[in-house]
Amino acid sequence: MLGAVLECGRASGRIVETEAYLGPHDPACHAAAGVTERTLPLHGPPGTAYVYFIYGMYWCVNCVTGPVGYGSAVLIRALEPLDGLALMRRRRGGRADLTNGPGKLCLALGITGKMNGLPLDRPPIIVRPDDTVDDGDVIVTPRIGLTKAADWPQRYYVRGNRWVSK
DNA sequence: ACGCGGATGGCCT
DNA sequence: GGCCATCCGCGTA
Repeated sequence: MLGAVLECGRASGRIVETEAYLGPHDPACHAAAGVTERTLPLHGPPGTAYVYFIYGMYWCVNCVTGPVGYGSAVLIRALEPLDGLALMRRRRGGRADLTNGPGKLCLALGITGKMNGLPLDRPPIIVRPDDTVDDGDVIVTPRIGLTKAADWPQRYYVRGNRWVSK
């Protein structure tokens, strides 16, 4: 998933940091608690979006990676912002750090629990507009999905706290 | 750059 | 009742 582009509506970013949650045997994985109403999307087919609410104020988005009923997923931890910079900046309250954290990137892309269960393995996915769309935003068909481009740089380097392609 | 505490609410035992 | 796959502001270096 590293290098894939996560897009939601007009905002998108390249995935540069992930975290794996292996399954029911992994105590840090939500699947360890068994199948509950909250973790239902986690046990869906691979490619399912599992979005959960944390610390009373933030959303985090995962991509299910295991077979149906298993409960294994990858948390999206950080993106390199690509499209919709102004929109993301507005959603981030004018701050410059847009997507360098799992909660921040969901804020910037407008991802909430309503996206639960949506396919993440093929774009675009059409959903109904919801309250995460800001006033004045020209968004007709909010969508969420992973895309793959042919012209991505093959290698990335960490220079300071930035990702660069050369 | 790093560490601390507060905000905040749902989930599971 | 206690735990969290977090973020932010403010403090100290």
